[in-house]
Amino acid sequence: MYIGQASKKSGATVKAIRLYEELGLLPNISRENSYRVFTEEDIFIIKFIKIAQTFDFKLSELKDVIYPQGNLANWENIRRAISSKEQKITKEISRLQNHKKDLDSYSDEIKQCLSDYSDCLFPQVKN
Amino acid sequence: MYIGQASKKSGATVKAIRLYEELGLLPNISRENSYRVFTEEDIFIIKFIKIAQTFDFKLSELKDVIYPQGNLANWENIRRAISSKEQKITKEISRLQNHKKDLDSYSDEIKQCLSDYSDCLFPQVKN
DNA sequence: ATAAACCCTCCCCCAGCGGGGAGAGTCAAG
DNA sequence: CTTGACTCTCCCCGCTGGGGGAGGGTTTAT
Repeated sequence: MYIGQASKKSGATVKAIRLYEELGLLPNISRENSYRVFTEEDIFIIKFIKIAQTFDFKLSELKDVIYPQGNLANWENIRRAISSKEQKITKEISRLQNHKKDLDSYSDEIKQCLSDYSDCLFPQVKN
Repeated sequence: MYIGQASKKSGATVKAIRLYEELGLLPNISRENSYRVFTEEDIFIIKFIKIAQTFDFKLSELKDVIYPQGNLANWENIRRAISSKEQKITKEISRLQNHKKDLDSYSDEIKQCLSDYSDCLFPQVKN
């Protein structure tokens, strides 16, 4: 099947699919008269890419996920990639939670400022 | 003071400061022979920008935070901006937590696959 | 008088993920 | 034979936050 068909079946745009190939995420695309030819496996991979993107995998990360040693990943590879991604997400969550705390205490400081100075302008006070 | 001095006092690079001015975050910079002249208020604003960036405020957001109606923000404005940002952070946290759950269950599916098929390759199974 | 130390504008570069469109090739049907 | 539907490559555009450097102006000290 050609790229338009692949686009419909996978849900990715033609532009996106060409980008995936350029980035090495679809290494097995053959050509017929310069037209890219896609197999069902390619469609599966494209769908996988789209799902992985919703989990904030970057395309550049996905190359190592899908082809860990140059060959198509097995499920154990995928599982490891998932747990590594989960660790990153956990770190990001705690980073954001710390931000919330800091913002809270900053907001409290400002509340204090408001009650003390009533109309203190922005740069004059906090020095 | 000129931009080099402002850079040292604020901790922002010269490049960054020029960008802030270009984006309208430092509207009151005057010139002496084409040299930008900075006041202490400008230094304060630059420091504020750097702090806000650590909380994932974008520069484009900061324009509305620092100059809500074209004038320098007062603390009440800042407080509102903070609580709005906190809501966004809260949403982002729950988005990430959902991702973690989904990744967990996906990982469990794969574990199941592994025990059933032992060496199932990536695209053949999950269809 | 000249060198050092500043400053200016302007342009190109990066990541990340494509969108939009030009100009050209290919293919099937009418 | 031509038209329409596909496809190709290639280049420029956006966003965000600058970095790097060219080429040029200014001031200050020696």
